[in-house]
Amino acid sequence: MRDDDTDTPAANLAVRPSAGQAATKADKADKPRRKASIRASNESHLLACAEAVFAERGFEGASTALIAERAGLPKANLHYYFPTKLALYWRVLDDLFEEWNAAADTFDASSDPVAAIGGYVRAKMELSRRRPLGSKVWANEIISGATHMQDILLKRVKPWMESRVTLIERWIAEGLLAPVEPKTLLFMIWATTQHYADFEAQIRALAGKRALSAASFEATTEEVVKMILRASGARSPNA
Amino acid sequence: MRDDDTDTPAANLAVRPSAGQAATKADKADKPRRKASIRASNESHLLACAEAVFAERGFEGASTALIAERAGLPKANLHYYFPTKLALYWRVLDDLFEEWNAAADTFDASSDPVAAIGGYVRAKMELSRRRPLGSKVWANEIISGATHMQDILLKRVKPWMESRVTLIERWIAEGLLAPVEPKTLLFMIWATTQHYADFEAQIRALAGKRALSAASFEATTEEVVKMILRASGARSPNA
DNA sequence: GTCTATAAGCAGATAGAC
DNA sequence: GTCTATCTGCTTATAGAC
Repeated sequence: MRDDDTDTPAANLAVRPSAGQAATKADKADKPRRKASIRASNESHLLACAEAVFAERGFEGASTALIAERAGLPKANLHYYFPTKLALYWRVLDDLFEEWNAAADTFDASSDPVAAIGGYVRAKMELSRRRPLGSKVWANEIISGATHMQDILLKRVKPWMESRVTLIERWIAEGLLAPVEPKTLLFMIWATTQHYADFEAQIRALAGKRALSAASFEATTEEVVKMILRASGARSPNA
Repeated sequence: MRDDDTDTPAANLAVRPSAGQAATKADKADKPRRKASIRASNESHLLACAEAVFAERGFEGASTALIAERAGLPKANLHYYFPTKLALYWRVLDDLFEEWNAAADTFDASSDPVAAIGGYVRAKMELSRRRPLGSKVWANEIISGATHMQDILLKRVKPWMESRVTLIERWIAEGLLAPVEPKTLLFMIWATTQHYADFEAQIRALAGKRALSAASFEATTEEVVKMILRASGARSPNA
């Protein structure tokens, strides 16, 4: 079995489900179905490990050797599944955008800004809690100039933002929101919620490990929701 | 004044005043004074270029070769002034903390939370505008696990934060602030203001270049101040 | 599909002439 | 103080046996 091989520096060894190591002479007789599932399993495992390494070291700082080592695979296998480091990185970014997009849907065109904004803030906080590494990869990419995300930003994020700007302006006109600059409000929501993922290490150092525990995180989420709603001056239409 | 410094993170290239190449045989006859100023000039120029490269590529992704090239110096000279890449990085982080610290002072123990919080938000926004590369280096360092900043965070930032938490709690007790979680408020201020430096590339892509122009930035600053003050429920004691 | 071995080049850092 | 040349080891990526 590969996990027992002497050639994998064992330090942060990844205990994978099982697939991949099963390579024996029997493989040639395997059905395509089986092969496809090996591919899917190895790919997603590599993607998860890549996300962690890109989060810790940025694109340039990450090495395919380290990613492969974390995945418990030889480096050559990584290049078998992803031809280049950049191709792997793009797949990670694509995955992240899909999650971002799912959270974005919660900011719906409801007539109640309290529900829409509150729901969106909760979804973004939950995403920060559930996938902090992904948030860090995104942050790293933007900090480095967003070279590989121009397409996503311009074709996917920008249209979404513009539709929400219109929505926010309507709420303001209806007196359901204070006269805020819509983009400033959106940036504040992004910045504040993503801070709990991206600046995890700082929060841990300053506020202690407890600050990021499940119960505490939930309380913080409600606190953030309250503060954002107050900042935006949102009120429910029937209140 | 800081604003007039020539060595502020001067984007890319590297047209230095002159020092460095001026090395001729006359050097040996130069006074110590002259040598010291060459050292100071080269050091600060290298620090500025290092800040830019660390911001763009993170610590691991940055190369001393690129930093030296930006500075217009051979790589060996960089190692003459800074023995290791890590030593150079530490100097950059130290410099950044000093700036952070200066801005932190504006959050004074005034009896008026509107003035104290508003002033602090403005100082942080101004820092994001004036030194975005520095903010990016800080962000990168934290995202990567804050390995090299534990000391600064624990010995300098944490005591500051705790004193402000006490202050905020006093304002709340005096009814000058809504009953907010003090740390959540501080994190929101940091996240929102630093977003304008760290996520510059995203803002540029989504809101256009104009969004970061001087006039627009000033308007955004006041918008952010208003929103933070509303989020915290601050009111002046004599109002 | 897996993995060893290796190519070709770039990294951090240093030696030593000037 | 400056700079060319170089050491050592790590980088991405590939070749080719199994």
